[in-house]
Amino acid sequence: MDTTMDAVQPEQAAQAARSAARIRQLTDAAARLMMSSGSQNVSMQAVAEEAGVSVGLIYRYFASKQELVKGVIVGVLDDMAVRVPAATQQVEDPIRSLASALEAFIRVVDDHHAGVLLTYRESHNLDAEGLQAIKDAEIRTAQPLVTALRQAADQKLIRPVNVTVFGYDLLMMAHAWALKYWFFKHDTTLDDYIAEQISIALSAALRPEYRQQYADLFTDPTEHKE
Amino acid sequence: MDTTMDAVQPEQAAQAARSAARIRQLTDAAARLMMSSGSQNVSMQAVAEEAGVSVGLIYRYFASKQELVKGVIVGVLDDMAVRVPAATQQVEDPIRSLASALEAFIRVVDDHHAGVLLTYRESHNLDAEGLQAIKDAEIRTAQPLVTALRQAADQKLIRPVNVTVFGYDLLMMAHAWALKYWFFKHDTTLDDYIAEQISIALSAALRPEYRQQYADLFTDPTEHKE
Amino acid sequence: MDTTMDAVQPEQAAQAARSAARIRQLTDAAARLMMSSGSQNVSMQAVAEEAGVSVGLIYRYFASKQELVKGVIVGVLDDMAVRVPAATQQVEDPIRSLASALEAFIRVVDDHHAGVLLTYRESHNLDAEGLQAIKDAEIRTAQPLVTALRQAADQKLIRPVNVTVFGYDLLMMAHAWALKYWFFKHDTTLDDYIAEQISIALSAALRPEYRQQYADLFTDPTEHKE
Amino acid sequence: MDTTMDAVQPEQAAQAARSAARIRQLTDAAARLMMSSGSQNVSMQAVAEEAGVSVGLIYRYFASKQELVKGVIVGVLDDMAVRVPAATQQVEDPIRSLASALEAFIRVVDDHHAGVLLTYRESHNLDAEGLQAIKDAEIRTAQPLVTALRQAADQKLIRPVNVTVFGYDLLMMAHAWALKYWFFKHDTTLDDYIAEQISIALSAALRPEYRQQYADLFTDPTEHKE
DNA sequence: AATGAATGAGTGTTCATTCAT
DNA sequence: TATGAATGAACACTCATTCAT
Repeated sequence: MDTTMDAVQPEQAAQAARSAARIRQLTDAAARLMMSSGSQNVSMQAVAEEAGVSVGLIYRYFASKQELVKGVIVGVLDDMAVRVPAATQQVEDPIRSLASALEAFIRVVDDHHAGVLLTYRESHNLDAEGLQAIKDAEIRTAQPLVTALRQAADQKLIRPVNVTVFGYDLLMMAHAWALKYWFFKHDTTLDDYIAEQISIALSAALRPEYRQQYADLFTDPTEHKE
Repeated sequence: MDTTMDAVQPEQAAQAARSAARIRQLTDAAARLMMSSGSQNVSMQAVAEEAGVSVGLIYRYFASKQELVKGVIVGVLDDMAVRVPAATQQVEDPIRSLASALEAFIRVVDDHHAGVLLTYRESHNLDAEGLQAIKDAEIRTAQPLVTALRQAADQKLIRPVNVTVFGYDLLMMAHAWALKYWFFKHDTTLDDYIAEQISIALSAALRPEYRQQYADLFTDPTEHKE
Repeated sequence: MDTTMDAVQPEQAAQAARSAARIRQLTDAAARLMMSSGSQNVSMQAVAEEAGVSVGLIYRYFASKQELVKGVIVGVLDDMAVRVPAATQQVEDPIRSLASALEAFIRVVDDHHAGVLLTYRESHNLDAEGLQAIKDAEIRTAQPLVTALRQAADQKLIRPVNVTVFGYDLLMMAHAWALKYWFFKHDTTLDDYIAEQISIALSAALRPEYRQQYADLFTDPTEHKE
Repeated sequence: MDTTMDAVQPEQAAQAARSAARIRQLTDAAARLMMSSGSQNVSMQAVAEEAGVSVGLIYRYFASKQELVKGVIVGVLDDMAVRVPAATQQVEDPIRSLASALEAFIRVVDDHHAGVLLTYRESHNLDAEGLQAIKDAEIRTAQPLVTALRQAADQKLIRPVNVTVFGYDLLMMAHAWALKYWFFKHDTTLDDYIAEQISIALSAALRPEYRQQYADLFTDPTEHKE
């Protein structure tokens, strides 16, 4: 009785917090299962058990299985959209910023290995709205790369280049670390991969006259290795 | 009388041909459905109906749904593994051969749009053997690119570069035309995309001293948007 | 308020009871159908309909059709393992106890006619564990007969005899009332059959010197057909 | 041409023989499979493969699967109906003939182990006519026992007994060697089993005054073993 | 807010049977 | 006779979703 009255606002906040925690608990459980099996092979019953709740409870937070899948994927992408920019804040020099952004992106992909695969595998099961949310989130993760590119272009450090296409090339380089990990894992370490891709990316973009200035960002400057 | 004897081989050949046609008919029907809905949302009943045969007949040619899915994906990749090399036969000059291979690859991806997406979406439902088959087929499609790169490197036309990594970057450029088509389709035509990627790829690899020689392979070097 | 706390155990008990009732409901329905058609000709759908529940619900209580079949058979045998001993409690004299046990056994077989046939027909579809459960249950039903035999042997009322083999002969006499009912039903009533078998069993076992003492357990010693 | 005309009769006979061989080939193949798996778990395709013929050919000789199953069971029973009497021909003395018949019966059951189980498991899948055929065949196998009993009764060697019931008891003794083999195999050899059952059967039937005369047919005459 | 028993449409798979060759 | 490709109805089993408690 007393609680109901003078604690309305705190109560609402607490409720929202509890609700968010539940949602996180559920998407985490779902993600854990979906990463090894694919969303279609994960039943709501299994998610409930993994999360330690009842089936019915999931439906209090997600209207359908599709919504739950969307929740999982959007969760992964949102996390990436936060962590990629965070990893590239303090660098001033646009070229070093670009290299830094690409490195950060690849490292985040490495952390989110399964999450990235998930987006490629499961998106198509979503409705139009969910699909759009995912596309938006992906574009957001590419922003730091594109921003660094634009700055470098503004300062005439790089050749004129289609920023959109090249930006997505860089994004694919990062995603490829997850998508083609089965191929690279045998003879390429994460650090090798990052160094090679930075080297390739800068080779493609940087004007030749600045090459010496950023020589440390290139692999193997004198002789080829293969 | 005589037919019974010397017609054994033709008979076997005819049977093999009929069998191959059936398999093609079935994987084609399955592919058509799976491309729009994802393999898990396509029932064997639906495939049977699409192919105009009975359910039981599918099981005469594919032991399980998983085998059918494998058949579809391997079919797509095999076709790519044939058509990409075919598109790069007659070119002598390694740089032009590289450009030609990349162009051909992107165009084949454009033709096989849905098939490429299928590979990324459905592979994980396969058993170890099937997965390996797909990986092998993919590596085969990358071969023409890698070969052209090696030749160019041998002739010192390009900078030293990790051929494996760069080769897969090119493969990803091609795949990206399918994977990120939702992004590019608004303001990039296929020809634009090809031109830009060739330009970017050669910028990354070609030694500066040869740039003039292959100026026609670069997009607008002097003036460009932005 | 108080209910929440001290009602935990009653709640569990109630659930167990409900569960047991469901299991009984399902095995009963299954038994009814299987007795006339054989387990393989009874579909889970048919069982569901007969029981008035949904297919899915059966799978909440039985992991597979095989488990359901096992449940039915074990149910029948367990009932027999209870009712045969119950029918022979109060008799002191080992010979009369033996006769009584055989009579009770045959009468229970008569009640469980279909159930006995089921055991012979369906056991082989079970896994090793289920098969063992059934064998154990059968051996348990034979116990009252064997016990009576041992007592009679201890008191030198019967000739030395292999108790195991003779015990199973008696069990087969009982089972035969179900197995060969098609043969006996034309000219033998249940009571005739019981009397004849008791007479035969005692003739085989009882020492001649005690024959007069149990004369009432023999059929017509002096005059009989043929 | 010439063959067609003057060889009509031999041709028909040859055809009949070929047909009988085919039927035997098919029921043998079916029996081999059904014994380990139960008729319902054996497909016509599997029978065809086991027999080394096509599915269609089976339908030229058996109108349906049910007919094939009937063919198998009747085949087994017919063989038994031939071999049991054959094993008891030359014995004159009715008591020894009875013992001999029971022994032969048990030995034939031992040979036809799987076949006997088959009759109990599969008969119920047959139509009325097939069921009758099986019952008739079974009754025929019991005949030698019943005949020996009648002769012994005529010569007053055995007590008055219901020949029908007792005859079937003996048949069940024999069948039990197959039906309850899982129970006996651990501590009873075939020869033990035969000796025990003969002893029990004669104890039940033989008049006490003739016991000495056939003492060799009883196990353990002086003291009990168990 | 939370449970979990219950539903029932939908799926992959099998197999008796047919029939063109 | 003999083949075996083709059929399609039937089945065991799953799982998203609901709802009484």
